[in-house]
Amino acid sequence: MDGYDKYAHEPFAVTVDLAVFTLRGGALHVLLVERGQEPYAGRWALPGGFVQPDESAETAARRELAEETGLSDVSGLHLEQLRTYSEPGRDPRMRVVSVAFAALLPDAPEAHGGSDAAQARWVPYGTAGPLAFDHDRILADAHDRVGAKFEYTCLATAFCPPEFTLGELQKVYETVWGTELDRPNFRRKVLATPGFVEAVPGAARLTGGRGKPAALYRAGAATALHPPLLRPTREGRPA
Amino acid sequence: MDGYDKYAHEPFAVTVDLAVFTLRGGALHVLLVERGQEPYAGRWALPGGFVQPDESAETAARRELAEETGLSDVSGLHLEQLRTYSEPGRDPRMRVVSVAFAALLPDAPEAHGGSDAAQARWVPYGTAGPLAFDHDRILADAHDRVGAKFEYTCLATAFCPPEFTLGELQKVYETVWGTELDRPNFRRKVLATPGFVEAVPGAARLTGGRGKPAALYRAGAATALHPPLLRPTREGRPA
DNA sequence: CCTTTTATAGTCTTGCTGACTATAAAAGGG
DNA sequence: CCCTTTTATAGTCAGCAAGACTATAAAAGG
Repeated sequence: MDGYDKYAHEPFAVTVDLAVFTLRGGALHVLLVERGQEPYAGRWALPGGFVQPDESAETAARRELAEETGLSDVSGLHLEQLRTYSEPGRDPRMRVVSVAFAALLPDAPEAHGGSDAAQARWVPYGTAGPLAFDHDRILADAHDRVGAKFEYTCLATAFCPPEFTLGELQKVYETVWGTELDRPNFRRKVLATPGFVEAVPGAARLTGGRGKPAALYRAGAATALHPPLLRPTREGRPA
Repeated sequence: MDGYDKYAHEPFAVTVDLAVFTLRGGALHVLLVERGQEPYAGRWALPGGFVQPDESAETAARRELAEETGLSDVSGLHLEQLRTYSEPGRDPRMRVVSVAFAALLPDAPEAHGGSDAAQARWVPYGTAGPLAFDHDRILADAHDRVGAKFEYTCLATAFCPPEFTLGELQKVYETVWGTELDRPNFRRKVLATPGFVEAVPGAARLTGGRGKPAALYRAGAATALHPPLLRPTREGRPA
């Protein structure tokens, strides 16, 4: 990083783009905004915005997350830097380098009283047509990353409310991975991992469900999973 | 990414920083440059430079990699985006957002006929004092990432010459992880993973070594490891 | 020739996993 | 009120992979 004088620094704009996931009604949803102006007017896009001079990309991402979701407190939400997209032509207007983030919400309110002009809405994952810019790619990368992190981290609890049943946690895995899991084995595995979940002292939920009431659990202190909880049907080598 | 007019885009400089690793004499080395000017004059720093207007961060990183290593062909080398560092104060002169990359070289020549003013040199990992800027953090992140990817990818062969013995491959793992591995088990595991390595048709190296000549292998077609090759002594949960 | 060194083959036990069966405790419908 | 359905939870069993370990082969060095 010597030689600052040799190259004049070009006018780069730095933005953040957010892939915000949540589970609504047993289906994976993504937060999207509808573009009102060219380019890509009328197309869906990931929420995002410019990084301000006094903030880091992480700070900007969390600020945008609060603005777009309308949530007052986003400090506890999982927010993770994905990677940076910097292809020269990715925005036709100007040179924009975008730092992409993935965020996970337990369950999301529909309202979005964002100060931003664009209204953000929850859209079932995979149903929104081609997104604006390179956001299809960013969204796919985000989904891949989240799915992969489910295997070796406790990230799945970020989709759950503070107290949840093992059936709900399993549904989270099944929804994100798009596979079905064996219930007894899932249960055994989760409970065998220390710090993944911990039982809520004295409670069992009954009212809602149709079957036997399930015990309630909270997210534990662990953050990594050892050994990992691998996806099924991953035979051979995905070259 | 609406609202381009609302915020004037601030003068961000976008750079790439490279954590380039190689193995020299059984020890992990990093490519570093010594800074000649303030700030951090006389300190070691990661090689890097500005992203040009017509190139992506990946292109800039590969260009810098060629310049700093002096290698004529860097197209086959492993180069991977790590993450982006954007803290407002990370460069005291101006607002610099840096996209960090990690690169792996089989074995590196000492010469660095870089057109760059700064001479890059191979330094044993961990021996260079505090680096300039936030490069200590970047380097540590890069090392963590490489070590983690060794568990579930075939990345380790990127440190090896085109043909290598299983003993050499094991040494790569041991050097990067800083642990010792059981030789028969390592061998069994590697050979049991289809596509990880493939035997060179008719050859066994004899001249150099002291013991029984080892069979030669090439990197296979696989890129992922199923199941993963986990580091030993990772008991409990690294909370 | 014998020791050292490295490569390679094989054994054995332990533990996790996937597949499966069984029981418990609720709701719903006749 | 019984019986079916649904969901939760417990338990079983075979197979496989990993860690620890032993054994043999083939070179170099004295």
